[in-house]
Amino acid sequence: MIEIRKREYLIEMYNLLYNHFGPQGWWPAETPFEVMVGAILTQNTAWTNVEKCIKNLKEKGFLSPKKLYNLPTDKLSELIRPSGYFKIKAQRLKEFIRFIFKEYKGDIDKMLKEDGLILREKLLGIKGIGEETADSILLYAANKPFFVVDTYTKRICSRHRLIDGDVSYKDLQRLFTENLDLDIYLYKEFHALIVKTGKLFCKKEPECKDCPLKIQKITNQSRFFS
DNA sequence: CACCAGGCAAGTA
DNA sequence: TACTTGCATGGT
Repeated sequence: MIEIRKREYLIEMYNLLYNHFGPQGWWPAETPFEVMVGAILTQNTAWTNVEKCIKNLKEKGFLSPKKLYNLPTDKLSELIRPSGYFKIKAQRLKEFIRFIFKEYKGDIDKMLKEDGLILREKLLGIKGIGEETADSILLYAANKPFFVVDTYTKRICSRHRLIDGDVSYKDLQRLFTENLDLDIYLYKEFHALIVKTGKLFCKKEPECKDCPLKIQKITNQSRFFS
């Protein structure tokens, strides 16, 4: 009963966002490997900063597993400096690249064919890859149905009283996966749309004035689910 | 000047 | 388990 209301609420959120912003076409990258690199670089960092790094790597011809494998960590860190945390992110990228060679001989296609749940566990075993980064790689690079949740997702769902403010990643993710159809296109667009409206309207101050999810727009009677 | 951005790991209690 | 801190550049 309660779950059905949440389901309808989530679907209504998606429709409002999709109708307002249109399809986002995430992830913004040319190849699955570029998605993976971007997923690590964008950790707690504005995407505009990551774009500079991707551009650097492309221009210097380093955006491939083999080239990065042979690039010293301190050289790599200079190329990704604009993303912030550049020393630690250079290490994380190198860890990730070593993993690709160890498990798949450096072959991205082989990695993408791995079973989703198994790949997720392996990714989480890499130092520097947490749940959000793993799920971003799984969904947007490997095309597997893992819903990505981030700080915007938590903030918006909390504001809308869909969750308590202190739920775990897993519980927040479950809100979506248990209430939405297993639809990869939907997963990709929904997360991207949440980030889109989150950036624009869901700052720390509840400044939701022009947000398409303006609370009274969605519901007049079922704001509370328990 | 302060504050934030498409997190994560390590240390502490 | 749950909380705190370091990591760091670039935009508003």
